[in-house]
Amino acid sequence: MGSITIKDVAQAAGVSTATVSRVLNRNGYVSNQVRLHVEQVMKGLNYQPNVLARSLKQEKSRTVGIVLPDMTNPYFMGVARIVQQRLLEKGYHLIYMDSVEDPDKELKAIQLLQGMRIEALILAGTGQNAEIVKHLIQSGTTVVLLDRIIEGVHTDLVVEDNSGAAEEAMGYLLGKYGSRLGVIGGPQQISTARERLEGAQKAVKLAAAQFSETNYYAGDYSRRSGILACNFFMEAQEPPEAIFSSNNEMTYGFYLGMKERGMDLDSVEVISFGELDAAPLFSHRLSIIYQNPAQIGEAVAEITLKRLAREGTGREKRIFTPRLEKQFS
Amino acid sequence: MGSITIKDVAQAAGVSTATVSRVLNRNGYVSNQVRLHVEQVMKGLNYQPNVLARSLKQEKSRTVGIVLPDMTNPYFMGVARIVQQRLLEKGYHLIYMDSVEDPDKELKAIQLLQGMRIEALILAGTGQNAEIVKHLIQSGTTVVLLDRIIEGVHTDLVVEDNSGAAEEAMGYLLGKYGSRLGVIGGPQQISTARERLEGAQKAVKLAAAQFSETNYYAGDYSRRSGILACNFFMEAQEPPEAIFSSNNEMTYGFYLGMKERGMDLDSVEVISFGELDAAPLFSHRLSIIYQNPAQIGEAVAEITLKRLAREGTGREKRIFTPRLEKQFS
DNA sequence: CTGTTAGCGCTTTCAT
DNA sequence: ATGAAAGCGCTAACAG
Repeated sequence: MGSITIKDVAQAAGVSTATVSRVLNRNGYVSNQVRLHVEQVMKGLNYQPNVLARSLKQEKSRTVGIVLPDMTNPYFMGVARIVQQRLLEKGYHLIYMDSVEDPDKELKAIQLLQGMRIEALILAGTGQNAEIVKHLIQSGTTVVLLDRIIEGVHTDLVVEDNSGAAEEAMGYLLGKYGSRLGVIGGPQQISTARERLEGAQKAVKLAAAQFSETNYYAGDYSRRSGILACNFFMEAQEPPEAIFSSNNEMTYGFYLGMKERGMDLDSVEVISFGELDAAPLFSHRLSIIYQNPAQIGEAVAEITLKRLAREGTGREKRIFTPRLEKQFS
Repeated sequence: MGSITIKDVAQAAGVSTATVSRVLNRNGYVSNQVRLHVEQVMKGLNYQPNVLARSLKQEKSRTVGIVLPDMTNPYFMGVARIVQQRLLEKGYHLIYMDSVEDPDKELKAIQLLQGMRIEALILAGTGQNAEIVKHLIQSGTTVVLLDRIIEGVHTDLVVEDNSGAAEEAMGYLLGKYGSRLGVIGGPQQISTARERLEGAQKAVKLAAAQFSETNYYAGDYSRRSGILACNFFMEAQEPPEAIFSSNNEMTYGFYLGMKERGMDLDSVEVISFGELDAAPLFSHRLSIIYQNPAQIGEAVAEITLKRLAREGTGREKRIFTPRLEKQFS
């Protein structure tokens, strides 16, 4: 790599590397004349400071890592996009890693980031890697948990009121359909899935409804499991008239399932936790619990930057309330 | 950052840093006994080598940058996800940047990556930053252009036969509807938009159809412009009976527009260049030109790794053929 | 105001 | 087979 260095600039400008460094970082004293000249030279040589060397020297990388379970999910990318913007404004870089919901890959990703000496980790985790995360925190790295809690890890948090929103949605459905409805749950290692199920159960209890195994399908947040859920419910003695789905991918899968079975997409009322991009186009009976990724991204960025600036004062827990928008009443 | 270093390991193991480095990189000679012991100590201390220092020393970062115009677009993320996997397998990190289709942000992103001393750049560009890209190539950085060509930049390429697929689609529509159709074009700075329009025009010429300004709407690849296109066409004297849309976002916008106007979504036949996730669910008259992001990602990764391994032999140009799948005939 | 110098963590000759 | 030492590009005392 014939990259051009601070030395080249110094030589070309006829000054010392220290001076170049000073104009680069606009600290220390340097005469206006020299500054201008050096800046000229830097432009001319198309000089880009080597951030590796700088980070090494300063013992801070000005880099933040974010590990997401699914980078093709617009919800997570919506969050990440805002975070990146905000961090960039403050001179931090954001490194994305995709765990694909796989704890092993997640561990690898975190270790990688650790090696890159990230100053902060933003994690929407699988819930299975508490150990290394605790290690990270202990070693002084800022950790912000996003969307999902990890058992035993105590740190800053930006989450949603999953239970509350689920309860509201289920309450509504129960009032309308009694026990003639189905719930599609997510993987119980993931905190959001647990909480959404809890909320649903609370509503059931409150309504004193009769619920059995036939009312529940244990999915895994994947599209495929949404299709399977559809088959499960539709092949039952008395198929449900309404569905509560714990996440957007499963909702989509459920509709695909209906399509495959040749059903009218409006034959079942559905409430989905999490947005489906095209929702308004294909069903009049699909309601959405909106999560507002942009708002969450702002909160994550704000907390992360605050911590990085050492303005921390105890751990922070930010809980957002998703908004159920009923499509049908 | 109280990070633990090679020195700590050396001390704890009672050997020199050189020895630790040797076991780390499994090169040079080191007795099995010592190796095992050192490995023990590393585990015990939870040592993670500082990649910054390593990169600095070796003058290679083992890092690849990718700049995408829209990270919430599943097409690009589908490509990126594969690329990341393949690179990771070979020990390279992938740094994502989002230009949000903004040339200025794109420039900033590229400069940032340059500062990080990336060894390769994968770029789906706005088409406006030829200068810096040429600079990068000259300085020895591998550059692979993805999806979009940049005028004046000669390097490896992974693209699609935009013109051909557009021509096929338009040929089909023209045969069915003659001039009673509308074309939604993209921003003409972007090569894919130009090529798709070219293909469409070729088909028009071939069919000797009468086309005027009322048959064309100049969009910008955004959802919003799809809505505007819908308004434009539907308020015309004789609204078109079919639409060719140059990208997925605009297609989606067009449907949103129809919805807003209270139209039946099946009242117009549509062909969309690029996949709409939920397409099968909401229309029987929407056909898709599929782009196969996974396949493209594999190609990008393969070429990038080949170049990185200096197995290059002239520039490579890989053209994929998108597949038009007709929904209706 | 500017230059000299030490050293960040690591790899890599060169000795031994 | 192992250690000592130089140096990657940069910043930050410390001198002057």
